[in-house]
Amino acid sequence: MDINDLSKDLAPIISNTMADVVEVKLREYLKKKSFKPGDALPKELELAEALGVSRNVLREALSRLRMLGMIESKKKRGMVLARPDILGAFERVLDPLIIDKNTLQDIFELRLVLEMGLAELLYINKTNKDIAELESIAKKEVNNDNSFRIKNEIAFHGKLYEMSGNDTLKRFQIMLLPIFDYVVTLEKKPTRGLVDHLGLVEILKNGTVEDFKKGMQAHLQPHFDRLK
Amino acid sequence: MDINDLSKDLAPIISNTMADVVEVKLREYLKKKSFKPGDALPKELELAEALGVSRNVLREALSRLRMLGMIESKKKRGMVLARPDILGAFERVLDPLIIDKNTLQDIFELRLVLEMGLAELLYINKTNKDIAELESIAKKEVNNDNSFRIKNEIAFHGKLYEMSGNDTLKRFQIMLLPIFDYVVTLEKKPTRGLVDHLGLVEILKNGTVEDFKKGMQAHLQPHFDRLK
DNA sequence: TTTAGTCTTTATGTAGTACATATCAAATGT
DNA sequence: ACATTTGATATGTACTACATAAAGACTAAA
Repeated sequence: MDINDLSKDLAPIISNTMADVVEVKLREYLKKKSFKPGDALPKELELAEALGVSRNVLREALSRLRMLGMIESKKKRGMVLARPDILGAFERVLDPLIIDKNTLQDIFELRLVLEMGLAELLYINKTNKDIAELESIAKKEVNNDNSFRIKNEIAFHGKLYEMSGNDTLKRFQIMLLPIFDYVVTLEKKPTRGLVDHLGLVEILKNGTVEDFKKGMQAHLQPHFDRLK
Repeated sequence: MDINDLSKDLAPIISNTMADVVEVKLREYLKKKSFKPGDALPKELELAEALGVSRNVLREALSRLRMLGMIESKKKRGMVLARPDILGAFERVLDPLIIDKNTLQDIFELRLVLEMGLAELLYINKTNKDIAELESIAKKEVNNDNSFRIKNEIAFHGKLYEMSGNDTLKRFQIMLLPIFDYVVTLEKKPTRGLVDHLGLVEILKNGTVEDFKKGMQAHLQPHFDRLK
């Protein structure tokens, strides 16, 4: 058993700081008291005293919750519980350069999975106006330089997510773009599936959900091939 | 024009605190200097002085990055850049009770999309051992009380994600469970698709990817019906 | 009575000091 | 050469002081 196996079994002891503990306690507190957005929280000094920590430590924990959008605070009004932006936190750590290779690959696959599964939502929500826009994007991309082609590629797939009518999904996709981009550029050879964008538009116009799934599968095939 | 229109046009002024600014600046700094995991950061006092803020403010910002796992710090060694847990941040704000209805719905749909798109990965990575385990899960669920049925439902779909061979995806799914659960229980009537779990297992054994996609679609159909 | 303006109070935001604690590194002793 | 002690140092925690903004009360003018 080499050192690597060992370090997997024996996770390093992470000395929890007070701020870590307080953060958890606060979250538990909010949950237990079933606070709703808009509800006022006790004052900093009260919380600090109740928890038996300095206002300093408490504020470090509060700062974390504030970053996540869980609480908002104004000068005299005090603090109130807010609706966190669930993707905001995610966004902050999504830098291809500091994510390890395995996770990058996982996220790449995640996006492929999303694209493949999008069909149902798409067929539920698509409108003729959407399809027209999508078509105009697809038509622009023929015979252009590479950097423009990539922009257009993003625009096309982005439009697809937008057509799903799911804002969270759309934002999620935008956040994942840098990762996707990074992984794709890692593997030099420009991949081209058997079905291109115009083909997909055509299916959206006249084909069934099943047709579209097959089309998308063919479109992404080169990526899947690489996974095997 | 009533008050509501007004509040849409005029977003409330959010007074950025120093900690907010410093957080951004630190993130930019790490990016610009292209720090890699393991690299040491300057001392707190140096950073505070360079940024022109008190150590207090700086530590609030650092506390945020520490929460996200971007940095780690030990007593005398100083701080080092670390690999953030990309899902850790997400996990912290994923509470069905504080997420607004629209976003809940979005996430519910997101999970449906994932399940639908899973087929390709599944067929790339599935093993006979996996399928056997999946089958044993599916077989357990006949003739049991409701709470057990739900646990088994989770186990089955969880196993599917596990079979994708994508750890991030698997973790992501586990995190999304409470949301999915919450939305499903909101809509009382127990949904039953035309294809049950044993049916899906059967397809995995002998059917094609296409068959499985159709099967999963039929399995989830009740959920999709509700979206329309 | 209503409106405008001022003052007081108060909770958060920021700064600074002091000390505790853990740990590295050098000095010391065996 | 090895074990022990000691000092230096960076983070962790506590406390104090003041700045700032905003709510609420109070006052004066229309």
